[in-house]
Amino acid sequence: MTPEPYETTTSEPYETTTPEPTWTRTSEPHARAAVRRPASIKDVAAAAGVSATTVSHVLSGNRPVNEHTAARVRSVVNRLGYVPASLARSLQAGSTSVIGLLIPDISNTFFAELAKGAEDAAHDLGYGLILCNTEFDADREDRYLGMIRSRFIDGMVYASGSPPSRRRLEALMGKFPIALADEEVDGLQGALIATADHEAGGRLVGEHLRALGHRRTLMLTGPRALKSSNARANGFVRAFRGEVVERVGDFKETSGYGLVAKLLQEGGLPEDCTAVFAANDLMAFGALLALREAGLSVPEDVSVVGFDDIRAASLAHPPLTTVHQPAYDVGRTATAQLLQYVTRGEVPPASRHTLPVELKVRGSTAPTAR
Amino acid sequence: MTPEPYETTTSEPYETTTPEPTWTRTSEPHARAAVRRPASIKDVAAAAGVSATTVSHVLSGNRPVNEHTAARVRSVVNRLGYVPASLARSLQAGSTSVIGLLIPDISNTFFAELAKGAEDAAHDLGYGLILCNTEFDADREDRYLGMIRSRFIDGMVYASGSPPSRRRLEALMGKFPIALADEEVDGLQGALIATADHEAGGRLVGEHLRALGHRRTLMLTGPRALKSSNARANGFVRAFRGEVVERVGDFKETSGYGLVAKLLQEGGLPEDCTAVFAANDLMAFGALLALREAGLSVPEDVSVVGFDDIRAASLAHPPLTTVHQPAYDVGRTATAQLLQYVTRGEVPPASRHTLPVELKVRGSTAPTAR
DNA sequence: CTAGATATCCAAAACGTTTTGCACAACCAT
DNA sequence: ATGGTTGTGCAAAACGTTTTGGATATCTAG
Repeated sequence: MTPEPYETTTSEPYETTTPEPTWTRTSEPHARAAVRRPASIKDVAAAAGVSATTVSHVLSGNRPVNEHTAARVRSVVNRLGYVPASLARSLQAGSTSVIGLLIPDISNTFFAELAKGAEDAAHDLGYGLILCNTEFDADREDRYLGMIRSRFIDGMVYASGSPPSRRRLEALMGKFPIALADEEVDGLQGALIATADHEAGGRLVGEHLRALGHRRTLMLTGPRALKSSNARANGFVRAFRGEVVERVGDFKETSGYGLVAKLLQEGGLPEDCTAVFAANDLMAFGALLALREAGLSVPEDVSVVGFDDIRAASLAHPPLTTVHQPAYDVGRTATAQLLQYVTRGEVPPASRHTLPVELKVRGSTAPTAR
Repeated sequence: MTPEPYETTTSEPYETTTPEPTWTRTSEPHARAAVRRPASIKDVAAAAGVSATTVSHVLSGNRPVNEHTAARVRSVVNRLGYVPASLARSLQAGSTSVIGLLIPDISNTFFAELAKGAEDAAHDLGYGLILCNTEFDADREDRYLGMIRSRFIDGMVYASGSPPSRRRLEALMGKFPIALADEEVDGLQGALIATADHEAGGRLVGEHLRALGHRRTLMLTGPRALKSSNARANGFVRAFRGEVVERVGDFKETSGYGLVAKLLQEGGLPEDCTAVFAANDLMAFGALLALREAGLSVPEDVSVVGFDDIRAASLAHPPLTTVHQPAYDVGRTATAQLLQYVTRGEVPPASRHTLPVELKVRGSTAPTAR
């Protein structure tokens, strides 16, 4: 599916060249043998005629140093281009000022936005962020979780996009700082959590469709095991107060297309549904495509609603009515929570944040015909 | 611009709760005072009645160890849940197995794809990837470059999206492993570089428009200082062999909109251009919008071509004809290059890769009317 | 029986910081 | 004079690994 019924032209194959190297390990003009080791604090100390302790104090300001000596040290630092090895510093300090962000797919705009929020929050506090892209692969996830066990990162923002294995997560959360983003885990008390208000999102859609006169809706849900997906469905069903036919998808465009196409082949949407609510935008796009291929027009014949408000939603044709998730804020909040705990050693006063969502009414929904 | 002429409904304001914490620093049931320090190699050694050296050898396999002792050590390792501190290991090894990826905006799908490629390449070799999102902010970029000077990362994939300051980069590249992605730097010899074939992309567009009968095109370029942008323009001009009116934009949707809207207000596209070629998709979207607002239809009145093939391109209305950039491959290749140098200490045989692009002909281009 | 090889393990050094306790001098107030 | 403070700087320990050069015991071949 997602047919590309157009031509495609490819440029010439690979070009590839090898000019003379700028840097190599051995090309020191006149000192070929000795690989120049970066200056250490001892080198600085020796050159300045003081102890390493003093250099450290000058640089950190941790203890007062005679201004005259300090100036001398600073000049040597500049001359040698000394930069403290953060690795050694971290080892001594017992923390690295780096955290991880575990997500399934950075090329999904939702997670990209989330990552941006996380990166901003981390950067604000001088923390680095390691991108742990799992591709929904459990082994890969495990390898990344290993980073926290080996204490290379001070904490982890966990947004796996799949139902997190409760047991594994609990074992880790007991020992290491972990914040959950976008997906809750049932019964995990006191965890640091930031999610969008999925239930409210579903509710808004339910109210919207009801107000437009719809009474029968086909709902394409995400995987059953995902709390967020269930929350969307529950909120919707409660607010819609009409007939809801559910089909379980997997959040991918293909599944939205497949589910709808299958129903249409079997003789139209069940029970004459006049609307389709997909639990995310990708599935909504798939549904849109299937409907169009069957000759149905949106929103005249069928209204379609998505969830997420990814960038393509407003550009699609027709522009997709959808629920805007505060992906950036989810990432930012979860990360800020985590860092508050990591840096200050305290559980933040409010450790569970449910961020507000917005219904974006665009062109893919309309009042029912009758 | 990017008007949202629709209503918007927001869910209830913030919900926020504080349940009982699962993990705190002080809640060890019966050992409140002692914060449990993670087991070190010495603890394992002591518990197993061997030296730390032996433990290290058992775990690394670096030297043979009596199978009986080894078994005993391994059992202690499991019992104590010992995981080597990678920080100490890195300090000793002199490298961290982490690299940085410097990009301007992770929420831009092009860079998200690039990041995905970079992450994959890094993960393949057991490397971690630190996300350095600069938001086009020079200070922020500098802070991230500091990570490489402090040797916290072993190298950097540099895709700043803005004309890199040649001087600063040269200073760094002389001393640290850096690979350039997506954007070349003039006259930097022997650098590790992976870019898309921007020139070929421009050429393909030029040939395409020419074949459709167009003879006058409005070209919206990116910033003049960007080699990639110039290459696109050059390739286009050479292949198109017609009149090309250039306007300089900044790769943002607003600039595409603004430039076109202004021209239309002033009395139509200059010289009766029948096509618009924007140097990236976002500007093309802006142009699309401006044209639509002016009552012109695409592609009947004007053909529009973009560059990048971001996800929204195929979903837009009409689907955008554009040049597909191998963002994933650019990220992956640049990273692989970098790691080849970092891990093996050798400059790769081909250090400059120009990756092929594809013209995706979709619905936004058509033959000229006459 | 002995010289060399092999198997097994350990002690110490090294990686590059920060932190802590102390030494020494100079100064002040009694 | 005396005791206390302040200013200044250093030595040593600690962070947790890996690596290297032996040491000791056991085995093998002549």
